[in-house]
Amino acid sequence: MAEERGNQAEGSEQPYRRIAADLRTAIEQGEYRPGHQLPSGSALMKRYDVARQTVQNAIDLLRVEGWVVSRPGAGVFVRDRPVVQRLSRNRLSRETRQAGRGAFLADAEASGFTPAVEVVVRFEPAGERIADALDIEAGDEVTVRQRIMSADGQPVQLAVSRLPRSITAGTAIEQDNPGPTGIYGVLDEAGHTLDHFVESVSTRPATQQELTALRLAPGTPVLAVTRVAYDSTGRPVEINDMVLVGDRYELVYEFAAT
Amino acid sequence: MAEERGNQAEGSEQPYRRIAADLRTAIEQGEYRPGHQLPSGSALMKRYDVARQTVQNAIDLLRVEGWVVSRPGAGVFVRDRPVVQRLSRNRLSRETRQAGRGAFLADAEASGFTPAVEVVVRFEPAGERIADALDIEAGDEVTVRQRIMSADGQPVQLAVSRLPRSITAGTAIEQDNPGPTGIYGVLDEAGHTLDHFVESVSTRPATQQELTALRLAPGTPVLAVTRVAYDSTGRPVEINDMVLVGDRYELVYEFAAT
DNA sequence: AAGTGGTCTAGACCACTTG
DNA sequence: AAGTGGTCTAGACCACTTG
Repeated sequence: MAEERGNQAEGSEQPYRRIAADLRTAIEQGEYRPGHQLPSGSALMKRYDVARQTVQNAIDLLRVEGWVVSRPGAGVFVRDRPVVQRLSRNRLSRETRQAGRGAFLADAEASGFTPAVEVVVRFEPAGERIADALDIEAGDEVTVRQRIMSADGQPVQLAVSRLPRSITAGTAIEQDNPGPTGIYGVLDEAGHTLDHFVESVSTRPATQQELTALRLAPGTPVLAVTRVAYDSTGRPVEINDMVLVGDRYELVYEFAAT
Repeated sequence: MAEERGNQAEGSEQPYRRIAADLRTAIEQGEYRPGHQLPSGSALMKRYDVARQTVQNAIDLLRVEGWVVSRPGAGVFVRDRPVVQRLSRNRLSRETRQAGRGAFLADAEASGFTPAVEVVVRFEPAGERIADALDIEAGDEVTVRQRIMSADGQPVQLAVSRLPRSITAGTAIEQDNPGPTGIYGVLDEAGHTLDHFVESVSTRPATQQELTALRLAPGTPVLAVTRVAYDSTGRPVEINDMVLVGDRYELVYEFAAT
Protein backbone atom coordinates (compact mmCIF):
# COMPACT_ATOMS: atom_id res chain seq x y z
CA MET A 1 0.00 0.00 0.00
CA ALA A 2 1.58 3.26 1.04
CA GLU A 3 3.69 3.33 4.14
CA GLU A 4 6.79 1.27 5.11
CA ARG A 5 8.22 3.88 7.37
CA GLY A 6 5.21 6.09 7.80
CA ASN A 7 6.81 9.41 8.56
CA GLN A 8 7.78 11.53 11.48
CA ALA A 9 6.19 14.91 10.72
CA GLU A 10 8.88 16.70 12.72
CA GLY A 11 11.64 14.48 14.02
CA SER A 12 14.31 17.12 13.67
CA GLU A 13 13.78 18.67 10.24
CA GLN A 14 11.38 17.55 7.55
CA PRO A 15 13.04 15.79 4.61
CA TYR A 16 11.82 18.37 2.11
CA ARG A 17 13.28 21.20 4.15
CA ARG A 18 16.60 19.42 4.41
CA ILE A 19 16.71 18.83 0.66
CA ALA A 20 15.83 22.47 0.00
CA ALA A 21 18.48 23.61 2.46
CA ASP A 22 21.12 21.44 0.77
CA LEU A 23 20.28 22.81 -2.66
CA ARG A 24 20.10 26.37 -1.37
CA THR A 25 23.55 26.07 0.15
CA ALA A 26 24.92 24.59 -3.06
CA ILE A 27 23.49 27.50 -5.06
CA GLU A 28 24.81 30.05 -2.58
CA GLN A 29 28.26 28.52 -2.78
CA GLY A 30 28.22 28.63 -6.56
CA GLU A 31 28.02 24.87 -7.07
CA TYR A 32 25.01 25.50 -9.27
CA ARG A 33 25.38 28.79 -11.13
CA PRO A 34 22.67 31.13 -12.45
CA GLY A 35 21.05 29.66 -15.53
CA HIS A 36 22.36 26.16 -14.82
CA GLN A 37 20.25 23.10 -14.17
CA LEU A 38 19.65 21.42 -10.83
CA PRO A 39 19.73 17.61 -10.54
CA SER A 40 16.51 16.12 -11.89
CA GLY A 41 13.65 14.98 -9.72
CA SER A 42 14.55 11.34 -10.29
CA ALA A 43 18.16 11.96 -9.31
CA LEU A 44 17.09 13.67 -6.11
CA MET A 45 14.62 10.88 -5.30
CA LYS A 46 17.46 8.37 -5.47
CA ARG A 47 20.01 10.52 -3.70
CA TYR A 48 17.75 11.19 -0.72
CA ASP A 49 15.65 8.00 -0.90
CA VAL A 50 12.37 9.90 -0.88
CA ALA A 51 9.15 9.99 -2.86
CA ARG A 52 8.56 12.24 -5.83
CA GLN A 53 6.23 14.54 -3.86
CA THR A 54 8.92 15.21 -1.28
CA VAL A 55 11.35 16.39 -3.94
CA GLN A 56 8.55 18.48 -5.41
CA ASN A 57 7.91 20.12 -2.04
CA ALA A 58 11.59 21.05 -1.80
CA ILE A 59 11.59 22.58 -5.28
CA ASP A 60 8.35 24.44 -4.58
CA LEU A 61 9.96 26.01 -1.52
CA LEU A 62 13.02 27.13 -3.46
CA ARG A 63 10.73 28.58 -6.08
CA VAL A 64 8.72 30.79 -3.71
CA GLU A 65 12.01 31.84 -2.16
CA GLY A 66 13.09 33.01 -5.58
CA TRP A 67 16.10 30.69 -6.00
CA VAL A 68 14.94 28.66 -9.00
CA VAL A 69 12.55 28.61 -11.92
CA SER A 70 11.06 25.46 -13.43
CA ARG A 71 10.66 24.80 -17.11
CA PRO A 72 8.37 21.77 -17.31
CA GLY A 73 9.77 19.18 -19.64
CA ALA A 74 13.23 20.72 -19.46
CA GLY A 75 14.33 21.02 -15.85
CA VAL A 76 14.75 23.24 -12.81
CA PHE A 77 17.19 26.08 -13.25
CA VAL A 78 18.96 28.49 -10.93
CA ARG A 79 17.35 31.81 -11.55
CA ASP A 80 19.16 34.20 -13.80
CA ARG A 81 19.19 37.40 -11.82
CA PRO A 82 17.72 39.85 -14.31
CA VAL A 83 19.27 43.21 -14.95
CA VAL A 84 17.92 45.56 -12.36
CA GLN A 85 16.69 48.95 -13.53
CA ARG A 86 17.56 51.76 -11.18
CA LEU A 87 14.84 54.34 -11.59
CA SER A 88 15.88 57.72 -10.24
CA ARG A 89 12.49 59.20 -9.50
CA ASN A 90 13.56 62.77 -8.87
CA ARG A 91 14.86 62.91 -12.41
CA LEU A 92 11.29 63.10 -13.65
CA SER A 93 12.09 66.70 -14.44
CA ARG A 94 10.41 69.08 -16.81
CA GLU A 95 13.51 69.19 -18.99
CA THR A 96 13.40 65.46 -19.57
CA ARG A 97 9.69 65.63 -20.26
CA GLN A 98 10.04 68.48 -22.70
CA ALA A 99 12.87 66.63 -24.38
CA GLY A 100 9.91 64.61 -25.51
CA ARG A 101 10.31 61.09 -24.29
CA GLY A 102 8.32 59.00 -21.94
CA ALA A 103 10.29 58.01 -18.86
CA PHE A 104 10.10 54.36 -19.83
CA LEU A 105 11.59 54.85 -23.27
CA ALA A 106 14.37 57.01 -21.89
CA ASP A 107 15.22 54.42 -19.25
CA ALA A 108 15.16 51.69 -21.85
CA GLU A 109 17.69 53.49 -23.99
CA ALA A 110 19.95 54.03 -21.01
CA SER A 111 19.78 50.36 -20.05
CA GLY A 112 20.28 48.99 -23.54
CA PHE A 113 17.13 46.97 -24.04
CA THR A 114 14.43 47.20 -26.67
CA PRO A 115 11.30 48.81 -25.26
CA ALA A 116 7.73 48.44 -26.38
CA VAL A 117 4.60 50.08 -25.03
CA GLU A 118 1.00 49.07 -25.64
CA VAL A 119 -1.61 51.69 -24.85
CA VAL A 120 -5.36 51.52 -24.43
CA VAL A 121 -7.36 54.68 -23.75
CA ARG A 122 -10.85 54.56 -22.32
CA PHE A 123 -13.23 56.63 -20.24
CA GLU A 124 -15.03 55.70 -17.04
CA PRO A 125 -16.73 57.25 -14.03
CA ALA A 126 -14.37 57.82 -11.10
CA GLY A 127 -14.56 55.39 -8.21
CA GLU A 128 -14.24 56.60 -4.64
CA ARG A 129 -10.48 56.19 -4.33
CA ILE A 130 -9.85 57.95 -7.65
CA ALA A 131 -12.29 60.76 -6.89
CA ASP A 132 -10.63 61.35 -3.52
CA ALA A 133 -7.17 61.46 -5.05
CA LEU A 134 -8.14 63.77 -7.92
CA ASP A 135 -10.37 65.97 -5.78
CA ILE A 136 -13.42 65.41 -7.98
CA GLU A 137 -16.85 63.85 -7.36
CA ALA A 138 -17.30 60.09 -7.48
CA GLY A 139 -18.96 59.35 -10.81
CA ASP A 140 -17.27 62.23 -12.65
CA GLU A 141 -15.76 61.02 -15.89
CA VAL A 142 -12.05 60.30 -16.02
CA THR A 143 -9.73 59.52 -18.91
CA VAL A 144 -7.95 56.23 -18.37
CA ARG A 145 -4.66 55.46 -20.09
CA GLN A 146 -3.72 51.84 -19.56
CA ARG A 147 -0.24 50.75 -20.59
CA ILE A 148 1.85 47.61 -20.68
CA MET A 149 5.58 48.23 -20.98
CA SER A 150 7.89 45.50 -22.26
CA ALA A 151 11.65 45.13 -22.31
CA ASP A 152 13.00 42.84 -25.03
CA GLY A 153 9.55 41.32 -25.42
CA GLN A 154 9.09 40.58 -21.71
CA PRO A 155 6.35 42.65 -20.00
CA VAL A 156 7.89 44.34 -16.98
CA GLN A 157 5.52 47.10 -16.00
CA LEU A 158 1.82 47.95 -15.94
CA ALA A 159 0.58 51.50 -15.58
CA VAL A 160 -2.95 52.82 -15.31
CA SER A 161 -3.10 56.59 -15.43
CA ARG A 162 -6.30 58.48 -14.68
CA LEU A 163 -7.02 62.20 -15.25
CA PRO A 164 -10.21 64.24 -14.87
CA ARG A 165 -11.89 64.38 -18.26
CA SER A 166 -12.57 68.06 -17.57
CA ILE A 167 -8.83 68.55 -18.00
CA THR A 168 -8.14 66.22 -20.90
CA ALA A 169 -11.16 67.07 -23.07
CA GLY A 170 -10.02 68.17 -26.51
CA THR A 171 -6.36 67.35 -25.90
CA ALA A 172 -4.10 64.65 -27.33
CA ILE A 173 -4.18 62.95 -23.91
CA GLU A 174 -7.40 61.30 -25.09
CA GLN A 175 -5.54 59.78 -28.03
CA ASP A 176 -3.36 56.68 -27.97
CA ASN A 177 -0.37 58.78 -28.88
CA PRO A 178 -0.30 62.07 -26.96
CA GLY A 179 2.54 63.40 -29.10
CA PRO A 180 6.27 63.91 -28.64
CA THR A 181 6.08 65.73 -25.30
CA GLY A 182 4.07 63.04 -23.58
CA ILE A 183 1.01 63.72 -21.45
CA TYR A 184 2.93 65.94 -19.04
CA GLY A 185 3.95 68.12 -21.95
CA VAL A 186 0.34 68.39 -23.07
CA LEU A 187 -0.76 69.26 -19.53
CA ASP A 188 1.89 71.97 -19.45
CA GLU A 189 0.59 73.50 -22.69
CA ALA A 190 -2.95 73.31 -21.32
CA GLY A 191 -1.96 75.51 -18.40
CA HIS A 192 -1.47 72.76 -15.87
CA THR A 193 2.23 73.19 -15.21
CA LEU A 194 3.33 70.42 -12.93
CA ASP A 195 4.62 71.35 -9.52
CA HIS A 196 5.26 68.18 -7.58
CA PHE A 197 4.60 64.45 -7.30
CA VAL A 198 3.69 62.23 -4.37
CA GLU A 199 4.56 58.56 -4.74
CA SER A 200 3.43 55.74 -2.45
CA VAL A 201 5.41 52.52 -2.69
CA SER A 202 4.28 49.16 -1.37
CA THR A 203 4.80 45.50 -2.19
CA ARG A 204 2.58 42.45 -2.37
CA PRO A 205 2.30 39.16 -4.27
CA ALA A 206 1.11 39.68 -7.84
CA THR A 207 -2.62 39.15 -8.41
CA GLN A 208 -3.96 36.61 -10.89
CA GLN A 209 -4.42 39.28 -13.56
CA GLU A 210 -0.92 40.62 -13.03
CA LEU A 211 0.56 37.13 -13.21
CA THR A 212 -1.08 36.68 -16.59
CA ALA A 213 -0.26 40.15 -17.95
CA LEU A 214 3.36 40.02 -16.80
CA ARG A 215 3.85 36.27 -17.35
CA LEU A 216 5.02 35.58 -13.81
CA ALA A 217 5.02 32.59 -11.48
CA PRO A 218 2.53 32.63 -8.59
CA GLY A 219 3.85 34.43 -5.55
CA THR A 220 6.23 36.73 -7.41
CA PRO A 221 6.34 40.03 -5.53
CA VAL A 222 5.55 43.26 -7.35
CA LEU A 223 6.18 46.87 -6.46
CA ALA A 224 2.94 48.83 -6.44
CA VAL A 225 3.65 52.51 -6.96
CA THR A 226 0.91 55.11 -6.95
CA ARG A 227 1.94 58.53 -8.19
CA VAL A 228 -0.22 61.64 -7.90
CA ALA A 229 0.85 64.67 -9.93
CA TYR A 230 -0.06 68.19 -8.76
CA ASP A 231 -0.06 71.36 -10.84
CA SER A 232 1.22 74.73 -9.68
CA THR A 233 -2.16 75.62 -8.17
CA GLY A 234 -1.94 72.55 -5.94
CA ARG A 235 -4.62 70.74 -7.90
CA PRO A 236 -4.13 66.99 -8.44
CA VAL A 237 -4.25 66.33 -12.18
CA GLU A 238 -3.23 62.68 -12.52
CA ILE A 239 -3.15 59.48 -10.51
CA ASN A 240 -0.95 56.77 -11.97
CA ASP A 241 -1.10 53.24 -10.56
CA MET A 242 2.01 51.34 -11.59
CA VAL A 243 2.91 47.72 -11.03
CA LEU A 244 6.57 46.81 -11.47
CA VAL A 245 7.98 43.28 -11.55
CA GLY A 246 9.80 43.12 -8.24
CA ASP A 247 13.14 41.73 -9.24
CA ARG A 248 13.56 44.02 -12.24
CA TYR A 249 13.35 47.37 -10.52
CA GLU A 250 14.96 49.47 -7.88
CA LEU A 251 13.48 52.88 -7.13
CA VAL A 252 15.83 55.64 -6.02
CA TYR A 253 14.66 58.74 -4.17
CA GLU A 254 16.83 61.61 -3.05
CA PHE A 255 15.58 64.08 -0.51
CA ALA A 256 16.94 66.85 1.66
CA ALA A 257 17.50 66.51 5.39
CA THR A 258 15.66 69.85 5.57
CA MET B 1 -3.16 0.72 -5.54
CA ALA B 2 -3.20 4.31 -6.68
CA GLU B 3 -5.12 5.23 -9.77
CA GLU B 4 -8.81 4.65 -10.69
CA ARG B 5 -9.03 7.64 -12.93
CA GLY B 6 -5.37 8.40 -13.37
CA ASN B 7 -5.49 12.08 -14.06
CA GLN B 8 -5.46 14.46 -16.94
CA ALA B 9 -2.59 16.85 -16.21
CA GLU B 10 -4.32 19.57 -18.21
CA GLY B 11 -7.74 18.71 -19.54
CA SER B 12 -9.03 22.24 -19.16
CA GLU B 13 -7.93 23.42 -15.74
CA GLN B 14 -6.20 21.40 -13.08
CA PRO B 15 -8.43 20.47 -10.14
CA TYR B 16 -6.27 22.31 -7.61
CA ARG B 17 -6.44 25.50 -9.65
CA ARG B 18 -10.18 25.24 -9.90
CA ILE B 19 -10.53 24.74 -6.16
CA ALA B 20 -8.24 27.68 -5.48
CA ALA B 21 -10.19 29.83 -7.95
CA ASP B 22 -13.48 28.94 -6.25
CA LEU B 23 -12.15 29.81 -2.82
CA ARG B 24 -10.52 33.00 -4.09
CA THR B 25 -13.79 34.14 -5.61
CA ALA B 26 -15.64 33.33 -2.40
CA ILE B 27 -13.14 35.38 -0.40
CA GLU B 28 -13.31 38.28 -2.86
CA GLN B 29 -17.08 38.29 -2.64
CA GLY B 30 -16.98 38.35 1.13
CA GLU B 31 -18.37 34.85 1.61
CA TYR B 32 -15.37 34.17 3.81
CA ARG B 33 -14.36 37.30 5.69
CA PRO B 34 -10.93 38.32 7.01
CA GLY B 35 -10.06 36.30 10.10
CA HIS B 36 -12.68 33.67 9.37
CA GLN B 37 -12.02 30.01 8.70
CA LEU B 38 -12.16 28.25 5.34
CA PRO B 39 -13.80 24.81 5.03
CA SER B 40 -11.50 22.11 6.40
CA GLY B 41 -9.35 19.90 4.20
CA SER B 42 -11.68 16.95 4.76
CA ALA B 43 -14.72 19.00 3.78
CA LEU B 44 -13.03 20.15 0.57
CA MET B 45 -11.92 16.59 -0.25
CA LYS B 46 -15.52 15.47 -0.08
CA ARG B 47 -16.97 18.49 -1.84
CA TYR B 48 -14.64 18.18 -4.84
CA ASP B 49 -14.04 14.42 -4.66
CA VAL B 50 -10.27 14.80 -4.69
CA ALA B 51 -7.29 13.55 -2.69
CA ARG B 52 -5.85 15.34 0.26
CA GLN B 53 -2.77 16.49 -1.67
CA THR B 54 -4.95 18.21 -4.26
CA VAL B 55 -6.66 20.27 -1.59
CA GLN B 56 -3.27 21.01 -0.10
CA ASN B 57 -2.00 22.27 -3.47
CA ALA B 58 -4.98 24.63 -3.70
CA ILE B 59 -4.34 26.01 -0.21
CA ASP B 60 -0.62 26.37 -0.90
CA LEU B 61 -1.44 28.48 -3.95
CA LEU B 62 -3.78 30.75 -1.99
CA ARG B 63 -1.09 31.11 0.63
CA VAL B 64 1.64 32.32 -1.74
CA GLU B 65 -0.91 34.64 -3.27
CA GLY B 66 -1.42 36.13 0.16
CA TRP B 67 -5.10 35.25 0.57
CA VAL B 68 -4.90 32.91 3.55
CA VAL B 69 -2.75 31.87 6.46
CA SER B 70 -2.68 28.38 7.96
CA ARG B 71 -2.59 27.60 11.63
CA PRO B 72 -1.74 23.89 11.81
CA GLY B 73 -4.10 22.07 14.12
CA ALA B 74 -6.61 24.90 13.96
CA GLY B 75 -7.50 25.66 10.35
CA VAL B 76 -6.95 27.86 7.33
CA PHE B 77 -8.01 31.47 7.78
CA VAL B 78 -8.62 34.40 5.47
CA ARG B 79 -5.78 36.78 6.11
CA ASP B 80 -6.45 39.68 8.38
CA ARG B 81 -5.18 42.63 6.40
CA PRO B 82 -2.84 44.26 8.91
CA VAL B 83 -2.84 47.97 9.57
CA VAL B 84 -0.61 49.58 7.01
CA GLN B 85 1.91 52.12 8.18
CA ARG B 86 2.31 55.07 5.85
CA LEU B 87 5.88 56.27 6.26
CA SER B 88 6.39 59.78 4.92
CA ARG B 89 10.08 59.69 4.18
CA ASN B 90 10.64 63.37 3.54
CA ARG B 91 9.53 64.06 7.05
CA LEU B 92 12.85 62.73 8.31
CA SER B 93 13.64 66.34 9.10
CA ARG B 94 16.15 67.81 11.45
CA GLU B 95 13.37 69.21 13.63
CA THR B 96 11.91 65.76 14.19
CA ARG B 97 15.34 64.35 14.90
CA GLN B 98 16.19 67.10 17.33
CA ALA B 99 12.87 66.60 19.05
CA GLY B 100 14.69 63.50 20.17
CA ARG B 101 12.85 60.47 18.92
CA GLY B 102 13.72 57.72 16.59
CA ALA B 103 11.52 57.68 13.53
CA PHE B 104 10.16 54.28 14.47
CA LEU B 105 9.01 55.33 17.92
CA ALA B 106 7.39 58.47 16.53
CA ASP B 107 5.54 56.48 13.87
CA ALA B 108 4.44 53.97 16.48
CA GLU B 109 2.91 56.66 18.64
CA ALA B 110 1.08 58.12 15.66
CA SER B 111 -0.32 54.71 14.71
CA GLY B 112 -1.35 53.67 18.19
CA PHE B 113 0.66 50.52 18.69
CA THR B 114 3.21 49.60 21.32
CA PRO B 115 6.72 49.75 19.90
CA ALA B 116 9.81 47.88 21.02
CA VAL B 117 13.33 48.08 19.67
CA GLU B 118 16.18 45.66 20.27
CA VAL B 119 19.65 46.94 19.52
CA VAL B 120 23.00 45.20 19.11
CA VAL B 121 26.14 47.23 18.42
CA ARG B 122 29.27 45.66 16.98
CA PHE B 123 32.30 46.54 14.91
CA GLU B 124 33.54 44.94 11.73
CA PRO B 125 35.74 45.61 8.71
CA ALA B 126 33.86 47.15 5.77
CA GLY B 127 33.02 44.86 2.86
CA GLU B 128 33.24 46.12 -0.69
CA ARG B 129 29.64 47.33 -1.00
CA ILE B 130 29.82 49.19 2.32
CA ALA B 131 33.23 50.70 1.55
CA ASP B 132 31.95 51.95 -1.82
CA ALA B 133 28.84 53.49 -0.29
CA LEU B 134 30.70 55.16 2.59
CA ASP B 135 33.66 56.22 0.45
CA ILE B 136 36.20 54.42 2.66
CA GLU B 137 38.64 51.57 2.04
CA ALA B 138 37.47 47.98 2.17
CA GLY B 139 38.66 46.60 5.49
CA ASP B 140 38.34 49.92 7.33
CA GLU B 141 36.46 49.45 10.58
CA VAL B 142 32.78 50.36 10.70
CA THR B 143 30.34 50.63 13.59
CA VAL B 144 27.33 48.39 13.04
CA ARG B 145 24.03 49.08 14.76
CA GLN B 146 21.65 46.19 14.23
CA ARG B 147 18.04 46.67 15.24
CA ILE B 148 14.82 44.70 15.33
CA MET B 149 11.69 46.82 15.62
CA SER B 150 8.45 45.30 16.89
CA ALA B 151 4.89 46.53 16.93
CA ASP B 152 2.69 45.02 19.63
CA GLY B 153 5.18 42.19 20.03
CA GLN B 154 5.31 41.33 16.33
CA PRO B 155 8.66 42.06 14.63
CA VAL B 156 7.99 44.27 11.60
CA GLN B 157 11.29 45.79 10.64
CA LEU B 158 15.00 45.00 10.59
CA ALA B 159 17.62 47.71 10.24
CA VAL B 160 21.39 47.43 9.98
CA SER B 161 23.10 50.77 10.12
CA ARG B 162 26.81 51.14 9.35
CA LEU B 163 29.01 54.20 9.93
CA PRO B 164 32.77 54.71 9.56
CA ARG B 165 34.35 54.13 12.94
CA SER B 166 36.52 57.16 12.25
CA ILE B 167 33.35 59.20 12.67
CA THR B 168 31.73 57.36 15.57
CA ALA B 169 34.83 56.86 17.75
CA GLY B 170 34.27 58.32 21.19
CA THR B 171 30.58 59.13 20.57
CA ALA B 172 27.40 57.65 21.98
CA ILE B 173 26.77 56.06 18.58
CA GLU B 174 28.97 53.22 19.74
CA GLN B 175 26.64 52.61 22.69
CA ASP B 176 23.35 50.71 22.62
CA ASN B 177 21.53 53.90 23.52
CA PRO B 178 22.86 56.93 21.63
CA GLY B 179 20.85 59.32 23.75
CA PRO B 180 17.68 61.36 23.31
CA THR B 181 18.62 62.93 19.96
CA GLY B 182 19.34 59.62 18.23
CA ILE B 183 22.39 58.97 16.12
CA TYR B 184 21.57 61.80 13.71
CA GLY B 185 21.59 64.20 16.62
CA VAL B 186 24.97 62.90 17.74
CA LEU B 187 26.34 63.24 14.20
CA ASP B 188 25.09 66.82 14.14
CA GLU B 189 26.90 67.65 17.37
CA ALA B 190 30.04 65.98 16.00
CA GLY B 191 30.07 68.41 13.08
CA HIS B 192 28.45 66.12 10.54
CA THR B 193 25.29 68.08 9.89
CA LEU B 194 23.11 66.03 7.61
CA ASP B 195 22.32 67.42 4.20
CA HIS B 196 20.40 64.82 2.26
CA PHE B 197 19.43 61.17 1.99
CA VAL B 198 19.33 58.78 -0.94
CA GLU B 199 16.99 55.82 -0.58
CA SER B 200 16.82 52.79 -2.87
CA VAL B 201 13.68 50.70 -2.64
CA SER B 202 13.31 47.18 -3.96
CA THR B 203 11.29 44.09 -3.15
CA ARG B 204 12.04 40.38 -2.98
CA PRO B 205 10.92 37.27 -1.13
CA ALA B 206 12.22 37.23 2.45
CA THR B 207 15.38 35.20 3.02
CA GLN B 208 15.54 32.31 5.49
CA GLN B 209 17.06 34.53 8.17
CA GLU B 210 14.45 37.22 7.65
CA LEU B 211 11.63 34.66 7.82
CA THR B 212 12.93 33.55 11.20
CA ALA B 213 13.63 37.04 12.58
CA LEU B 214 10.29 38.45 11.41
CA ARG B 215 8.26 35.23 11.95
CA LEU B 216 6.93 35.10 8.40
CA ALA B 217 5.71 32.38 6.06
CA PRO B 218 8.00 31.39 3.16
CA GLY B 219 7.56 33.60 0.13
CA THR B 220 6.35 36.67 1.99
CA PRO B 221 7.61 39.74 0.14
CA VAL B 222 9.67 42.34 1.97
CA LEU B 223 10.61 45.88 1.11
CA ALA B 224 14.37 46.31 1.09
CA VAL B 225 15.26 49.94 1.63
CA THR B 226 18.85 51.14 1.62
CA ARG B 227 19.37 54.66 2.85
CA VAL B 228 22.62 56.58 2.58
CA ALA B 229 22.93 59.77 4.62
CA TYR B 230 25.24 62.59 3.44
CA ASP B 231 26.58 65.45 5.53
CA SER B 232 26.85 69.06 4.36
CA THR B 233 30.29 68.45 2.85
CA GLY B 234 28.78 65.76 0.63
CA ARG B 235 30.44 62.98 2.60
CA PRO B 236 28.42 59.78 3.12
CA VAL B 237 28.25 59.14 6.85
CA GLU B 238 25.80 56.26 7.20
CA ILE B 239 24.37 53.40 5.19
CA ASN B 240 21.23 51.86 6.64
CA ASP B 241 19.87 48.59 5.22
CA MET B 242 16.26 48.18 6.25
CA VAL B 243 13.94 45.28 5.70
CA LEU B 244 10.22 45.97 6.13
CA VAL B 245 7.47 43.35 6.18
CA GLY B 246 5.77 43.99 2.86
CA ASP B 247 2.14 44.10 3.85
CA ARG B 248 2.71 46.36 6.85
CA TYR B 249 4.30 49.32 5.15
CA GLU B 250 3.73 51.92 2.53
CA LEU B 251 6.51 54.40 1.79
CA VAL B 252 5.55 57.88 0.69
CA TYR B 253 7.90 60.22 -1.15
CA GLU B 254 7.16 63.73 -2.27
CA PHE B 255 9.33 65.47 -4.82
CA ALA B 256 9.27 68.56 -6.98
CA ALA B 257 8.59 68.50 -10.71
CA THR B 258 11.64 70.80 -10.93
C1' DA C 1 12.66 7.74 -27.65
C1' DA C 2 14.00 9.08 -23.37
C1' DG C 3 13.82 12.24 -19.85
C1' DT C 4 11.64 16.17 -17.25
C1' DG C 5 8.55 18.80 -14.04
C1' DG C 6 3.89 18.81 -12.53
C1' DT C 7 -0.20 16.79 -10.86
C1' DC C 8 -3.00 13.27 -9.05
C1' DT C 9 -4.77 9.13 -6.01
C1' DA C 10 -5.25 6.49 -1.73
C1' DG C 11 -3.71 5.88 2.38
C1' DA C 12 -0.85 6.77 6.53
C1' DC C 13 0.88 9.30 10.68
C1' DC C 14 2.27 13.36 13.26
C1' DA C 15 1.96 17.53 16.30
C1' DC C 16 -1.12 20.56 17.35
C1' DT C 17 -5.68 23.06 18.65
C1' DT C 18 -10.24 23.00 20.13
C1' DG C 19 -14.13 22.08 22.97
C1' DA D 1 -11.48 12.82 22.05
C1' DA D 2 -12.15 14.60 17.80
C1' DG D 3 -10.65 17.42 14.28
C1' DT D 4 -7.04 20.14 11.77
C1' DG D 5 -3.12 21.27 8.52
C1' DG D 6 1.12 19.36 7.02
C1' DT D 7 4.00 15.84 5.35
C1' DC D 8 5.11 11.48 3.52
C1' DT D 9 5.01 7.02 0.43
C1' DA D 10 4.37 4.42 -3.85
C1' DG D 11 2.73 4.50 -7.98
C1' DA D 12 0.51 6.52 -12.10
C1' DC D 13 -0.02 9.55 -16.23
C1' DC D 14 0.38 13.87 -18.76
C1' DA D 15 2.39 17.53 -21.81
C1' DC D 16 6.43 19.04 -22.85
C1' DT D 17 11.60 19.45 -24.16
C1' DT D 18 15.72 17.49 -25.67
C1' DG D 19 18.85 15.08 -28.56
